[in-house]
Amino acid sequence: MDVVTRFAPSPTGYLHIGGARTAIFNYLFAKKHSGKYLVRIEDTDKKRSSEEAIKAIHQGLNWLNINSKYKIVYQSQNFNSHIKVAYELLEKGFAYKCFLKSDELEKLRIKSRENGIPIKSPWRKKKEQDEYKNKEFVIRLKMPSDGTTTINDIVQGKVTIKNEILDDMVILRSDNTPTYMLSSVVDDNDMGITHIIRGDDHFNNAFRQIQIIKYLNWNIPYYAHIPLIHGLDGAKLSKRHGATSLYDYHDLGYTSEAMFSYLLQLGWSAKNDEDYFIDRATKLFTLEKVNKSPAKFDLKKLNNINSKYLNIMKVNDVYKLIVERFKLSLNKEEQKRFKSLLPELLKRVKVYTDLEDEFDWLFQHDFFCKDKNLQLKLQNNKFLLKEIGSLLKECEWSMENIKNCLNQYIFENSLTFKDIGPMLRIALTGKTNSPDLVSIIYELGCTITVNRLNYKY
RNA sequence: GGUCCCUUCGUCUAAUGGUUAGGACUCAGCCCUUUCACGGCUGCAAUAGGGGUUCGAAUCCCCUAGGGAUCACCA
Repeated sequence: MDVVTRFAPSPTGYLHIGGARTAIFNYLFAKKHSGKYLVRIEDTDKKRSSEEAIKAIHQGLNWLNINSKYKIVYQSQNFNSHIKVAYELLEKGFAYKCFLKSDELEKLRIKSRENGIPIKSPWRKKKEQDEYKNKEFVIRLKMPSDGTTTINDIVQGKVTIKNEILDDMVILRSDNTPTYMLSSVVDDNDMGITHIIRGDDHFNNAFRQIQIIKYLNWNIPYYAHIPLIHGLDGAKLSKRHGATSLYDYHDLGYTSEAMFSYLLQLGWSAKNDEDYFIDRATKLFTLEKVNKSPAKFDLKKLNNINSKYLNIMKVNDVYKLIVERFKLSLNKEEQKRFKSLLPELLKRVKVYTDLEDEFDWLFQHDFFCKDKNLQLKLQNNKFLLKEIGSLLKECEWSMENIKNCLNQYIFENSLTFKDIGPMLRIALTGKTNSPDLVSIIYELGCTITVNRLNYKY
């Protein structure tokens, strides 16, 4: 079978983390089976849909590199075919016009809640009366009232429900627009979707939507309802757990690869950590290995994965990311300095935006330490710094020679590296910790180094 | 409340009736070391509770508890 999957977000806001993971699963599953992965924007509710939201969704998908390479489907453009199906169901007697007014409906809703049974519209049995001919109506699907429906969900397993709990859902609104329940089914059929992979919050819908498919004699797709993502406290993921918008993580300095990898291992398990790498995952992914229980979003783990990726990525790629983000314009010398020091710098951060703190000493020409307490230390060691400065001034510039130069000073003055290291570090970087001093001195170059060592505090 | 689903270290998870219940993250300690990191090593830490079935249960069955989803002219 040729696999066709789809990611079908509704454009009512940004692309959130759960949606992104659903997209990843759809993408991976199609890729694994050399099938098609499609994206469909579910904008049946025009009031709640927006252009910005659509843009945000594409932005998120593009960032993760999982946008569809096929034409994006906009559900609202298929309205006519949805409406046609609604009337087809009506004609065949699988649906009926319901003239219930909203207050009448509200009364029924309260009653049905008390009885624990779905709303029964009196219009299911009634014949259309003349007096209602010109009144507003909705079209409801006639759900089977007895028997059971079973779905063999790839993730959730075999689940059976009694048909009596199914309500006669609205498939066409009074303004003649189709509801999601209808549109989704019709589009899935038109698009030839073979596997519906979506959030677990849609599981109940599957039992209702499948009735439409049966009435129309269409092919029933495979279902895979994946569990939702929760916050660390087990509650539904929300703002107070941190960012819920996928793209916020881009802004925070996470890499696309790390995000992909983390989202993937939230619910899907592989044999080795390496299997979560995109390339391997596209070969290994199976829906059968998706867990049934919801996973909790843990920023610490994301941080760990992100720093791993930061350190295995090509230096040039990370470099580009940072330069672009901070709009750095660096000369040749600064570029070389940054790239050389970058691997060491990256070992110290979780997100690449944290590197911003290093820009001052890395690129500022007239850099000096601004911390008052540290300045005091430099003042007390003025002589030492000056001496080392003059030694370095005479040094023929190479890592080897700089090292020898420092060692010579230590030896001649009966010191250890600990006696000069901290001072040099503060003078050169304004901080008490940094990468290896010899590399820093080498990359900063003779002039800058000596200037900083001689700065008058 | 009705219906459905879920429950292995704090977190992500492995273990298709027989394992000292494994790994990763976090945390703690040690080693490496010019600092901070990286890395290496060690450690803390789990089968929600109770009943069955079985020679043997994290695994199969039942009950209880906790959590979640859903119950729209939203998707």
